Amino acid sequence: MAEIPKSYDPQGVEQRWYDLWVSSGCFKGVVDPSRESFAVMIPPPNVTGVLHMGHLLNNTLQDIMVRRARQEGKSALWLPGTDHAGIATQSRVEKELKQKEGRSRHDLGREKFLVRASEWRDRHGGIILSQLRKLGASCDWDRTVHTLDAGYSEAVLQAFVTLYERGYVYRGKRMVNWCPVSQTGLSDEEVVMKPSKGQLFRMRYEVADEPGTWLEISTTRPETIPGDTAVAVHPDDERYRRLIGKYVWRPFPRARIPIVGDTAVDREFGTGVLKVTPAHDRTDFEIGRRHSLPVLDVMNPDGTMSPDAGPLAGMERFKARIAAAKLLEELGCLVKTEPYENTVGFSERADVPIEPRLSEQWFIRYPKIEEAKRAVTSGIIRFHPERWTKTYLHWLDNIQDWCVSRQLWWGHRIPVWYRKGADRNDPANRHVSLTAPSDPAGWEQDPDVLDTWASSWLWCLATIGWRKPGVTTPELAHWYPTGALATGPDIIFLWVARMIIAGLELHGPERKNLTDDEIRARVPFHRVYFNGIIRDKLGRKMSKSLGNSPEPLDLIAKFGADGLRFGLLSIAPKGQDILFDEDRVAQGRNFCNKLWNAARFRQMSGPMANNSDLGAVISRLVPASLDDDDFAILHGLAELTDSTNRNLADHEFTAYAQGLYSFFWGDFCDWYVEASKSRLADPALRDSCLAVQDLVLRQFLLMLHPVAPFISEELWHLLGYGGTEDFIQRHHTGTGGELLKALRVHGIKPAASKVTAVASLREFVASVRALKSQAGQATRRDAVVSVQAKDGAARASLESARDKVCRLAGLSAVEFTDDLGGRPGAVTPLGTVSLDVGSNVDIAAERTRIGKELEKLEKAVSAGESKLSNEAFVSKAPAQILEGARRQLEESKARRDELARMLAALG
RNA sequence: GGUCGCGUAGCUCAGUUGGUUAGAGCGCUGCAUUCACAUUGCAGAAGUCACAGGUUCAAGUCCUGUCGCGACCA
Repeated sequence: MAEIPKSYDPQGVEQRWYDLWVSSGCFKGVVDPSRESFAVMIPPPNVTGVLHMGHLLNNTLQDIMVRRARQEGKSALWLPGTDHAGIATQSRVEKELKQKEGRSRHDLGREKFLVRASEWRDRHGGIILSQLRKLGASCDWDRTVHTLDAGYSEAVLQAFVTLYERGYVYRGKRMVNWCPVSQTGLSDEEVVMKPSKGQLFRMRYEVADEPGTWLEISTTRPETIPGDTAVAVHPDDERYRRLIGKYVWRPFPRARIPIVGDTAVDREFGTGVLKVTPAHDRTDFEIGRRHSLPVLDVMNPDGTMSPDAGPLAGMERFKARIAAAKLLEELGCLVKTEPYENTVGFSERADVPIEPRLSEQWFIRYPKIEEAKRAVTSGIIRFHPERWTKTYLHWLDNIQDWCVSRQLWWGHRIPVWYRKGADRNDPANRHVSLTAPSDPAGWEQDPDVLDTWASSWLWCLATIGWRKPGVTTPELAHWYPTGALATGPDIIFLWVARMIIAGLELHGPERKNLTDDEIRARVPFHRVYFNGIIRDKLGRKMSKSLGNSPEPLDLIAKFGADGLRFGLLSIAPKGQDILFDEDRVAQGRNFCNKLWNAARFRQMSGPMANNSDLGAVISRLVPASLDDDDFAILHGLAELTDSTNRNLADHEFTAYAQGLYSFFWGDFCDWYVEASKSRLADPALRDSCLAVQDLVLRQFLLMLHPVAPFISEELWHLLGYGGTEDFIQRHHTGTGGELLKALRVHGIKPAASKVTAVASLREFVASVRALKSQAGQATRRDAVVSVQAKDGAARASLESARDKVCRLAGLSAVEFTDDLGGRPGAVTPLGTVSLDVGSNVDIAAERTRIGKELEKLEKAVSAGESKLSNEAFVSKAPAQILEGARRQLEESKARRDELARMLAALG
């Protein structure tokens, strides 16, 4: 075996193993019906995207699940891919086109533009997938899918056609969210509500039939005044009821518009009078419909004012707002202007306020809403943390039809052709199919494309071969439904809920209602893990403009992929936002280094022996030469095995990482290895002791592997647990019970009582160290203590562990006495211990120290006494608790008395 | 306005069916470097578990209310 360098250097190790894993086919998903399947589909990142902190965490979690599944012998698949990201990609390509050539996509034309966009994607896209390799992501790269791939596209269009045929798709003129920058409609889910500071304009309209009578109206959007076709008041509003049916003068362009009564008016808002602009507001549109008002569109698709806007025509919408206010003032219609804050919908992609706009769009009425709810409420799909269930159900309860058409070119073109010159809203004039009509000359295809989410909602299906309902593939049959989905709660509606709906409706033949068994077979996954959003140290969202987002690849280079993964995991409270702190990642790096050095110590402590499998290692243990520490660490190892199994199964990733950390660092390195040093010096005991280390390291590496794949693989081979090509992913720890059984068969029974004995000894050593530290003797190795042992057993225990204690506490001798007299010391579970400091006792300091501890114990004693003198407690508390309380009180009393005696003796 | 979450050491957070003296990491203070590891070790200081009620023999944990913070939906 090669000598292990002094500190862990991840760089070379990571690259070497990653290449070997890939070339050996470690990540390949193999359809093997004889094994349980476990698939994870990566949440497809935008093809234009680069790796950010959120991806690191999200993909680490997926990698953990998949690597774990491989260790468990499942036929695992982690399928990678990217999303074409309609708006994002198209606007970037358009921007580049504009900058480099000063041309727009219209100058280029659809065909050429799409070629450009594809080239752009091939050149810049998919960076993120290569970056994921640096993280150690064990994706089956041969199966990488892009949403615009031919097969995937076929699935997307087929889904649309199928839903059309089943009556869930319709076309209509509706109010949609319009993004003036991208110039496309958006779904409600792509609109982000933001509080915005603006102004509230209070203006007055003169009642036409009663000159001199004015109605005061409040608005935040005076630029839409030219589109007003009425004003509305609440029909029960005493102030205005008599005016309903009369007319007011719209100030510009001046026109008589009616006053209508409508219950949608909020009497409390402003003056209780509403200007009604049916073309530019959802509520107003509804009011307009109820009162048959004309719809006057005063805005162009690009956000400038249309010719119908009269004096505002041609202006940009926000300039028009200022101009409108000025105009009102000139006309004497402006009463006052006040600062106002309200929430405004912004386009998620372009980050500009959206305009409610009337346009022809395609909509999907969601199928299987009932089943989608039942899938989660019945536990067929489980959310972690569970509380997101409510959010999910609330959305389904208030679900709105989905506007799926986008006025873009980059995407899946809507598979609908219209008969030229005919009424498009008459289904007879439509051809809805994956293929063009047989007489193309008479038809024209819908120019729009589908919402990107209308392709990614098929992700779990179409990535493994779904092309139409009822037709399956070996991959689909094997891996669908997938094992788990890991994603952020921010896309619970955009993606998670829609995938569930898509699976329920499209995976299988058409059914009106589904049974629970059918739901179970059709859902895309059985578990969803929602990871938190990563924020900076101050709780702000990571963003490029704030410059508070560290470069992931730099972090990997600096701390190692394993360190980063471990660090991220240990700070990721489930479902809660995560405040990123580089110090935590450093902690992960440190942990890897600690592990590295523990392995290094093992190597330096003696020759390597047969580590080829668990049985070989166990057979090297010599039961007769094991001591309490061996039993305790083996017992702890078995417990860690069980808690690791449990935590991973429950998606308790933080607890998983913390369990590994405290066992390895606290129990194994700080105690076991240190304690075993004296035995390692004894040739008679050495080999068995090394075998224990080999056993612990082996099992520990197996448990660590999902979160720290590189270092675990490296050490797995360096320490001889697996030969060439015998990767750690092929092995598993089994359960703690199985480990204990294997030990028992070999004549070793790690009992819990040994753990208690070791704990007492650890406490004793800690007390001695504290006494030495207190006395300024911390560095001395020749200190001497006197012990008044609690009883014979305690004395025997200390005597048998004398070497160990001397080494760990830095003592040259432990002397036993029946009476410590008045010497100051510390009370431990094994007895009272006093440091021999000659005549240099700092009486005052000792008095303070002991006094303080005494005070604590007094409190504990009185609390215990009052508890035990409480009749109700004694009669009602379970025996175990009662017994515990009694024992604790006795211990507290004994310690208190001992300390009191000591204090008294100090004078 | 509605829903959900959070409030525990200076900071970030654990604390999973209520049960012994509430833990960790970081930070801070002191000590240690021919010892596997200074990416280290040892020790120490530091908490009215937001507040107020209630249920219970027993509450950080359950219930109600209040305050503060955050997210999502209107």
